[in-house]
Amino acid sequence: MDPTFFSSNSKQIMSDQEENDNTTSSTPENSSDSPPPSTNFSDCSKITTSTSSPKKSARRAIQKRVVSVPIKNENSNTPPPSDSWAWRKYGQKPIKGSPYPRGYYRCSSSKGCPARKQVERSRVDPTMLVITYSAEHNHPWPASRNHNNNRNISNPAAGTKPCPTPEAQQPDHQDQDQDPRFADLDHESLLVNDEYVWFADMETTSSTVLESPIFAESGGSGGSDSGGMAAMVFPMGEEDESLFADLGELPEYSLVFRHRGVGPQAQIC
DNA sequence: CGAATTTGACCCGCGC
DNA sequence: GCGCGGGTCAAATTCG
Repeated sequence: MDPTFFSSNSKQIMSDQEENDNTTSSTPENSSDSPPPSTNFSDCSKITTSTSSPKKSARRAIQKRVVSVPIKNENSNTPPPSDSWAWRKYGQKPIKGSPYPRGYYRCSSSKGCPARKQVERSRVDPTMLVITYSAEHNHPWPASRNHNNNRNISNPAAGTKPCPTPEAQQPDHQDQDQDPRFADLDHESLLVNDEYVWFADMETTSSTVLESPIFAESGGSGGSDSGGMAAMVFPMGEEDESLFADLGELPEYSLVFRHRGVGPQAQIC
């Protein structure tokens, strides 16, 4: 496994106006001023920076991060796993080649929140939910706030805590590791202590699941079977893990994917 | 009644 | 230039 896998996997797609914005890279240090959309899930993602749809949104560089989240029940109506943000669904579309529709969510945590996310079931592994977060680069990430609206399926358990700042948050992985809630990975159990939820630094990566093209398309042929998926799911060695040791906080779901020796037994979905 | 979701239409980028 | 596909809008609907 290439230790640089995660970082090199980050792909940047710059808008024509932002190509010179060297802050756009998916390096962790931009966390304070341009927090990418965060996730509490396994942060396995590839981070991309691209323009959002130029249609109506400003032509800004967009940071994207794709995360894969295990979902327990196969119910197609399963809402996206919660995070500490309020998301409002604004669209859903069937995606060509995928039996599952993609849901489009917009951050509703605050007015003018630029963040968006797309949620779709992995076509190669229906037990995985692929969530793509995107936000304008350099756009201030709003304070995390949950509406606690019981209609907000994106945040079924939201609304109990104010926005934790990256500075304020001190993830305690040990405790999380002990959390019995992780024994069962439905989306509720994925709700870990909110105090670990922070959104200012989505770049932190300690999980090992990587949503990669191969992950998403995976051979295309085998289709339903996720055989060999495990190799994709746990690609990192311990040295890889160390790459992220200085990145600090973990998304709240990340321990789910942490490999043996660092966290609890990773759970393959 | 207000807020969120659903869903069809529309717009735009991209490939051919 | 055209068609396809993805992303967003917005009216209608649903729900608390």
